[in-house]
Amino acid sequence: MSAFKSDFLRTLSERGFIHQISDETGLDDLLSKEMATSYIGFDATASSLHAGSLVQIMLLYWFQQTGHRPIALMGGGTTMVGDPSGKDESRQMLTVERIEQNKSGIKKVFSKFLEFGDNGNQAIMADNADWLLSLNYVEFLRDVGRHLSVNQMLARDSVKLRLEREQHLSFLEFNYMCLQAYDFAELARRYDCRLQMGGSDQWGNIVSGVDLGRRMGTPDLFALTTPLLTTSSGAKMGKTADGAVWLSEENLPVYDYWQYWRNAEDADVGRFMRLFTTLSLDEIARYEALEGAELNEAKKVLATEATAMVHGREAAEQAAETARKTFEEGQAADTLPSVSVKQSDLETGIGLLSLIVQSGLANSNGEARRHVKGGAIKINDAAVSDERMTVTNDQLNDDGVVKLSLGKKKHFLIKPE
RNA sequence: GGAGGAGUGUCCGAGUGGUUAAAGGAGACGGACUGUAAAUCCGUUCGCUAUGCGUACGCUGGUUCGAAUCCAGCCUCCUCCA
Repeated sequence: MSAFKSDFLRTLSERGFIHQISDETGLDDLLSKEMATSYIGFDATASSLHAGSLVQIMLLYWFQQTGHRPIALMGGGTTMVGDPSGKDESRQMLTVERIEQNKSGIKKVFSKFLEFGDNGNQAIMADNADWLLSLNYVEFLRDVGRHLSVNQMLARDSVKLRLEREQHLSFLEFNYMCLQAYDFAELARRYDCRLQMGGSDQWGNIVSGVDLGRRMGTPDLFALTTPLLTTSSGAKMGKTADGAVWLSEENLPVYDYWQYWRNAEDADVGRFMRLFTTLSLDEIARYEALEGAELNEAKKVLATEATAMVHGREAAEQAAETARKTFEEGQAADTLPSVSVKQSDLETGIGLLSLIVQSGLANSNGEARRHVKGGAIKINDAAVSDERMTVTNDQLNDDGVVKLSLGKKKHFLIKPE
């Protein structure tokens, strides 16, 4: 790896963000010489972003931190077509209102990392619906279509493979590439955006954009991709039992977000610290050198730092404190997630099973029953074996709550109201 | 339009008339061991007012004592030909 002149590329390469760059020297020159603009495209299919997009977000973060202007491009237009490469049901098209909702949710997440505005290197939120929807087929063919090389698209591995295997490849799917390439060219024209970044699976699309730009007469464009991120045991980032690890508090409590990072695998700690926190490399090296159980300290730091990036320092510290009380002192920290129940119900007694379901620890009474049978349920840290027991005022502890646990890690407080 | 193939539980995938809530695997959850880790081992994995009942093998009907399995029609997907 060559030594980069620009702060941005140097930071990225030190922290392990770089997979491929189209023209290292050219890009390095550009970035060290002037303020540049760069973008990453995001789906507008969900109301928030999850940890799987975090690498990309960090890319934009560092871009802005090193003095450049990031653009977060919402795929409002492409979302309306539906993504064909996820060949199963995910092809759903969303309504305009839904997309708008999603966009505002996503923007909220971005604003934690980026400073938006119209001046200097303040970030821009763009939406490809702005240019894609008004596109006229004939004009598109005339202005853009003639620059797109079918030969080149056919040469792409993803396409070539399909053709060789004589698998179906729809025209829509084929055009998807064109639209993505066009996005880049359009952003280059509108904002003088010179760099597109993305996951390594986006390489082909990005390079198509670079190519299209050249043919359409934009200044040189660049591509940069990040490695595909998995945990050390090969699982996809940002997925857990309960689904995605969302970056917004509405979708995932801060405490759970903290827990996600706290439970990282040993082998991932250093890598994650470099990617998802802003700790200095020296510091990270120190934590990484810890061995065995001591590594847990590093995991706590990772969790708190990573959480602070998204939810703010204060919320992160609180999550750390809640975890400390819960796990290290075995107390019921009053900041644990909680469910409220009616005081009157507590007087008559609430069935244990329904309580478990209410708190979301199980999806059905049957599942709750199985948990009890399996010895997973604890009330106030005492194992419960009778699935028909009821919870009443008698179980309230000194703080006036009941602590309900599933396994060692999931705890809920039952609060009377 | 023609020919052929496929649609099974969260996913993959077996099952071609009978005790099949459906083999096996993955994933997930719980337990043991640990360090809130990984690996390993064990258990669980449709719902319910539960030794019973209800739903379930693309959809709708039919044959049969009995169907995921047979028949008919329909829908969807894939491949090839036009």
